[in-house]
Amino acid sequence: MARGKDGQPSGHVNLRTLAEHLELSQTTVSLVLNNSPSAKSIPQETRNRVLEAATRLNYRPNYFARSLRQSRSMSVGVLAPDLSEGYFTSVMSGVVQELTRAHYFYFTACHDWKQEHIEQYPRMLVERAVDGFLLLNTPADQIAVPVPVVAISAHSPVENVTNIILDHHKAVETALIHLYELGHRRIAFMRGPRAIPDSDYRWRSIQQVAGEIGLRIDPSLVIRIDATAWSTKTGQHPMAPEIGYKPMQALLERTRDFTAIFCFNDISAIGAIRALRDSGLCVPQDVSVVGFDDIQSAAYSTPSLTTVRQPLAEMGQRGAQVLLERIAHREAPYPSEIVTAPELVVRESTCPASTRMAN
Amino acid sequence: MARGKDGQPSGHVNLRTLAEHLELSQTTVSLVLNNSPSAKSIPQETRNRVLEAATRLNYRPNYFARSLRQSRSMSVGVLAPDLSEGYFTSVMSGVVQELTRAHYFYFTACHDWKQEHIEQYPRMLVERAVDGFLLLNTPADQIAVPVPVVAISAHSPVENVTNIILDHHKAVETALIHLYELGHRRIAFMRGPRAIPDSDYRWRSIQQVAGEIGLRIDPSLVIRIDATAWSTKTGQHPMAPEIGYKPMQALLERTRDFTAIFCFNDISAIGAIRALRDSGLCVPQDVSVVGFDDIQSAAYSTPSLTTVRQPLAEMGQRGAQVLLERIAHREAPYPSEIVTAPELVVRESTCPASTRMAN
DNA sequence: CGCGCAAGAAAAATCGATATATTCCGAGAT
DNA sequence: ATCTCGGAATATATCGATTTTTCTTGCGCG
Repeated sequence: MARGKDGQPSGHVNLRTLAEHLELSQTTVSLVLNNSPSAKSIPQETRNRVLEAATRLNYRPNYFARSLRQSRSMSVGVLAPDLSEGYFTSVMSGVVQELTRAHYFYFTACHDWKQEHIEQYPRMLVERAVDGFLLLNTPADQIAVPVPVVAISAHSPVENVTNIILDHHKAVETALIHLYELGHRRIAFMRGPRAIPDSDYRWRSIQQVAGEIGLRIDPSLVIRIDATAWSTKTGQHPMAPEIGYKPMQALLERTRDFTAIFCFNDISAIGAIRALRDSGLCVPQDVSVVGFDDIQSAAYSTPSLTTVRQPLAEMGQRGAQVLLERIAHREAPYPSEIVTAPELVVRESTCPASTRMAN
Repeated sequence: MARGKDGQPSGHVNLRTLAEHLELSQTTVSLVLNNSPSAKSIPQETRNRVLEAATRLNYRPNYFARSLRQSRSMSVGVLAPDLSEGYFTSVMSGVVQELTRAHYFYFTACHDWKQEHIEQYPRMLVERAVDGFLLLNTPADQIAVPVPVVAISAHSPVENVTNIILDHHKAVETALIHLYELGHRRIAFMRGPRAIPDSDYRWRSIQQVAGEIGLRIDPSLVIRIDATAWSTKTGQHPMAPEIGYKPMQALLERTRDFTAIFCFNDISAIGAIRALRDSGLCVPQDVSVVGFDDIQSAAYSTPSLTTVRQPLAEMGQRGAQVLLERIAHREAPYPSEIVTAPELVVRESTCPASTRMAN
């Protein structure tokens, strides 16, 4: 059955080669391989011949030619501040799972909070014809692209963007009630850097919840992570515990009249703990510390962190799902917001407030 | 000067549109825009007209069409075990720097040490026509691709692969001499998982250096990170401190007759410290701990880690440089190995050996 | 007997750029 | 007067798939 000129896998097999080998037209071969509906009329025997030859000659359709024709790339762009531990890694574990399932790959671009990059990378990726964008922890308002966008942990009610967010009210509530029930009344707060979308949103939730449970927020106990600290320094890891160390240290120089602190995230909480330790205070005996995110090292730092777990992997997964869905059905309606639920993880860094320095 | 049918940016501008608008041929326009050498003869005035129109109409060459013709994608594939903290993140910071400079993007693929993925992803990425591969901490021997490969921290003297490696002899030497000079004689060793290329290589260096400085390695003090522990568990972060916790705990159940341990990396060292703490031992007073890599959290864990710093960002940068160079000059000779220098970072997790339990 | 129809396949157009070959024209050489 | 050469550009082939259109051929049926 095998024709004469067999066994010459010379060079690369493309559709033409394959068709010639089969003594069929490219059209027929293409229709069969794509299992196209307009190939109904092709008899099974021919199909089998085609499929068999394709696998035997190890035919691989050319990605560019195919994409050029279909104008889709089977890849998405991921825009994130950095490749930091915890946030990026956790979210991406969920994202990758979905993308892989759909035979999608992704380009990563880190903007390091530089305005030019935030503008430039989306454009460059659009030129690479990504089918959609996934924004991690990055404001979506400035990003205007002709493809679907899903923003994880942004809060931008923007056309074309689906926001995957945490229920911040609940998150803050569970953390503050935990501290309140442990007897803490003088609680310090470490706000996130201005650039991060969650920062303000979280802070508003804190103010709201504090009001609801009757907790007074002393403005002098509110500190803030300095965004510029790491954006300027080169070669430095963008989101290191250092960012929590500095402001904690500054607070301690002013006052020690507080029994707990609620940090913006786990990384900064780890830095804060170190600052507390360095100034002779014990965690949690003197000061209870609550983090946010529940990254891997939260469980393994000393003391292990009580923290509000964000279901980051799940958020990534849901985000990717929605994005792929939107890519597949460009005209269909889509959710503008998906809310996920937090969970308090109690570990070693919190304990009942000592009365020693209570007001 | 503007022709009649102006001001219709209808649809997308491609080369044909642009050429028609300029009343020139596509060829001419293309030659000018690419500043091709065979366009020497085109007068400056024409060039200016073309360039001006291109910017004004915001012409963007189609990525697929261009890539199809030139058969190169301006992107590389990065193959790594996972998106773990520390290793991946650090290496990539160097990689990204170089790639960005050259207008390259990258696809990331995590194989999670699954054999099928290690075989599959390179193929899939080749189909996406990546111009080259960067392997992180992944053996290169099984990867057969028709494009240049640079392996970071692999040790595969394989055709087509450039290895970027650490001077392990020196790395081990500096660590062991540090411990030796602190008076440690009974030193435990935590070997890396079998899958990681560095593991065996490092171990051989340890044996060699131990011989050179006259240190006896007690086989009963040698433990090993269990590779299968995390490859099977789903949803678990692949390289968590847990991997160091378990074997340390197992060792402690057998014996406490050692004053120091040299861990495979910082992550496992952090886990080991926790196991030591949990069994009532103090670090470094009872047991000194040395890590490897110097990841970010090494400095911020408690106690901060004494560790051998790998210049990971630099390795990534050099790797990317070489890869881009090899892509640009496919036929030129290339280095098969580039060795980088380690550096010992002494922090809190090591101190002089107590004589309490010396042999 | 010829018409319409469908099965089965092929030819040709298309996607948008780049590479190669070709034309046209006028100046200078033979 | 012919030939060559180079400037200034154009026409055409090519990359490799997908999509649309077109062409046979056999067969049932009026």
